Amino acid sequence: MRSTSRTETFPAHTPAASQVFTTLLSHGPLTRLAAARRAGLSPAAVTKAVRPLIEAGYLVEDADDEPRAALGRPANPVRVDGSRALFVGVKVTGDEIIGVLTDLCCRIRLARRVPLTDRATRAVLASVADLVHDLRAGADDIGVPVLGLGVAVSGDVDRAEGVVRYSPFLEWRDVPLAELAAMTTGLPVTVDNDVRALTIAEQWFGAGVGLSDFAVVTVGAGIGCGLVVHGRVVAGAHGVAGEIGHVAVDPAGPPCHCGNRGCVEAIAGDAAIVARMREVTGRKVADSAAAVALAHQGLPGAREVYARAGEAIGRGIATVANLFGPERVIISGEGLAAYDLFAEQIRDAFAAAAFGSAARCDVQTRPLPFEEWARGAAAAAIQSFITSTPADGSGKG
Amino acid sequence: MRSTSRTETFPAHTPAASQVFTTLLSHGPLTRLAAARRAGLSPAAVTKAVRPLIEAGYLVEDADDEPRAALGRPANPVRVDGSRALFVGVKVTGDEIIGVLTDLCCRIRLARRVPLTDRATRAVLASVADLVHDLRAGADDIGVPVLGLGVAVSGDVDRAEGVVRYSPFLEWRDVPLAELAAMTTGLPVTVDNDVRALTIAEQWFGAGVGLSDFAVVTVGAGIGCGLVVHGRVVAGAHGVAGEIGHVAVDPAGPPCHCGNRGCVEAIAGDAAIVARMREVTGRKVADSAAAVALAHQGLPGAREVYARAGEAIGRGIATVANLFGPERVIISGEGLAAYDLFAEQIRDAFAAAAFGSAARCDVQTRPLPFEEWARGAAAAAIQSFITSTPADGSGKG
DNA sequence: TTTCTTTCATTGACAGCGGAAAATAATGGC
DNA sequence: GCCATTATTTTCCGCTGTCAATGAAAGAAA
Repeated sequence: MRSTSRTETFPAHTPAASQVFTTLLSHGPLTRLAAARRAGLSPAAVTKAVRPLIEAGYLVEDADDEPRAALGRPANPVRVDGSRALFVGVKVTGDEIIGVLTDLCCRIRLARRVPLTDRATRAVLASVADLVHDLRAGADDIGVPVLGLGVAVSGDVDRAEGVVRYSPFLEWRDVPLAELAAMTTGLPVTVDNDVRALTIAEQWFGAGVGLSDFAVVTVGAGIGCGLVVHGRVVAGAHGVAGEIGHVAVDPAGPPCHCGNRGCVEAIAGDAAIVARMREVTGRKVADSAAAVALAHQGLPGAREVYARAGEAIGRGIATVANLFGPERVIISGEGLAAYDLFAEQIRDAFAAAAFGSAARCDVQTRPLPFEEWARGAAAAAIQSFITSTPADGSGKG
Repeated sequence: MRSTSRTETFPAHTPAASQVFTTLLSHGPLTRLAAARRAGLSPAAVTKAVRPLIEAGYLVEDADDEPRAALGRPANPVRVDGSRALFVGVKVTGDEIIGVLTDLCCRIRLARRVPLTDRATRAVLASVADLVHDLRAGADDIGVPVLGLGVAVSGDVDRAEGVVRYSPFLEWRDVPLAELAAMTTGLPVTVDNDVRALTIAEQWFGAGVGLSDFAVVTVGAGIGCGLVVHGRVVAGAHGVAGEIGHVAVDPAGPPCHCGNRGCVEAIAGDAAIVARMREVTGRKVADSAAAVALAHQGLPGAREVYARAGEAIGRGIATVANLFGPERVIISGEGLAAYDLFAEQIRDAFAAAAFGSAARCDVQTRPLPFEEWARGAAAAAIQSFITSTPADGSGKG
């Protein structure tokens, strides 16, 4: 079922070419001169790197829009042609699959969600294949190829091998997801941890652009953290890193499913908040939306639940800042729906617990839609594509 | 006072040469072939890289010791000639200056300590200059040049600029220490944070050899942490990282001078242990040695003080492991004198608080002598030396 | 209109790095 | 002495990115 002819590979084989391309991806249209300065190369190198990429259609010279103010030969900005290629990103959660179709600039063209009823590998693969098929069909961009599929899964994922080592939510162990999904979809597949994928998207297209050290903290069902150090996403020696959710901020706190007490997640995770809200208010609380509603109603004690969650998150972030000294921390995730309820506590707890210069770290919030997770998966796929070597991508064999 | 003629520079101008040299530094004598494999280069590249380094005397071919067992042309191992150059490393604490003279392999040749009575910049500089002079005079290696001085200071240090931004123990702010010390000693000076310097030494010569992700945790007056991620020491966006000492492990714990409660340092730092020991036993406790003695005597409650400290350290290490996923954590520092008193608690608390794969992290202890800190400073100086470019080291000008 | 100035982009020569493969070296076994 | 075997060196060679010079496209000045 190899409908997509042979696999297309990216014609950037030198470090300079890759660097120029990623610079243009992140920093929008740029003249060759400006790109050279940003990438630390000579203008000549940029000219040479850009040519084959323009010929292959990945870059285009911008039509000269604005009347230039400056003297001299008008600049000729170059940008990535988003419409040159499409990618599919899929995020698999325990009860839902979210998929997006993005262009090469990782702009979302289409988004779809389907519920997940069966977590067996086979069933998930079938759902993913359907979703991918839908998204590809839904794109009316005739002639624009879909060049890759990214799949984001929470848990312990070995991206290089394309294997999900362990995913608690899906109850998977050692599933060679990349290989399986490649067979069912016919696309090159990249599998990565969900938070890491989101971090890649932030690094290239979001609030992490241009930073070599930053962290992404996600607040929702779990509390996750993606780290970028020395300009690279941290994967950890054993494939796991950023487990901020199980940083203990209060040894006297509630027990966590990990066996400890007072983990950030056991205080500020969705389930913890809902449970605590039930306890405090004595009412039925169906889900976190209900919990937010109760707090907004001003029910006695309800706001305190969020205050406590905010404090836990703020302490967790301070811990990250103390250890890494990131330039910025980006807070995101579905849990941000309640942001107004704990923003103050996050900031206060962070300021109190951040030591010395760590407090100079810029803490931002980005209320990213849930599709952003899937977009992260697409970003991982884009990354795989543009770093693919002709050797490893060869369809012949 | 430029007695040391013109500054010597290191003749490794290509990435391959640097890589070969550091490989040989860390991995002892190696045949060219073995070095090539380890450094990921071709044998030809190693031959080419090695030649100028042998000519300049930094590398030597080992005399063939052991009778080779194998067939074929005998291997010709190459190693760094430690006696080619000397370096001085100095660690400045609040009340003492520790200095060592090391060779190019960072082996300690001489060590000296002098008390520090006056923390004013001028006085410290004078003491450092005296100490350096002593060490240079004490070396009977006539003709072996001293090629650099490393100074390690706790606190916020900008190594690139050679400036101590803020050192609480010395009460310094924005002291251009590298420049000042270079003037008084006539040597090229590298200034770095003390824990980072120690981490460099471990990375090249200690338990971090060959690892791309590990952490060094020091236990003593303060609790510090040096991190290596992606093979590089983490400095943090604002020059501060690894502040494990102020990770809060117990919000109900004792107040810390940083303004929080239950910081690792407020429970397991020397001062905290001594204070708590006084409180618990009701006796006079002069210093941490006395506290250790009391615990060894089995005084009621004394061991619990250490147990609590061990638990705090173990939790702190687990936090580091959860966030980074290092391959190994190396515990060191003067506080290890009491290691038998809290080893068990460290391991237990780590195992309990490390989440998932983070628990696979190897936790080692290295009872490093106090001179090891100064040796770290020397390692930083060696690093500066071998990465020095002819452009920046030019004496002409 | 022509020429100059300014700035961006391109070109071609070039130095140098590191790799591949062949040649050379050094040893033990026969 | 010759061969097999392994280590090292040599000899190209491709390739990358820089340098310095040149070209191109405007507005400004004459």
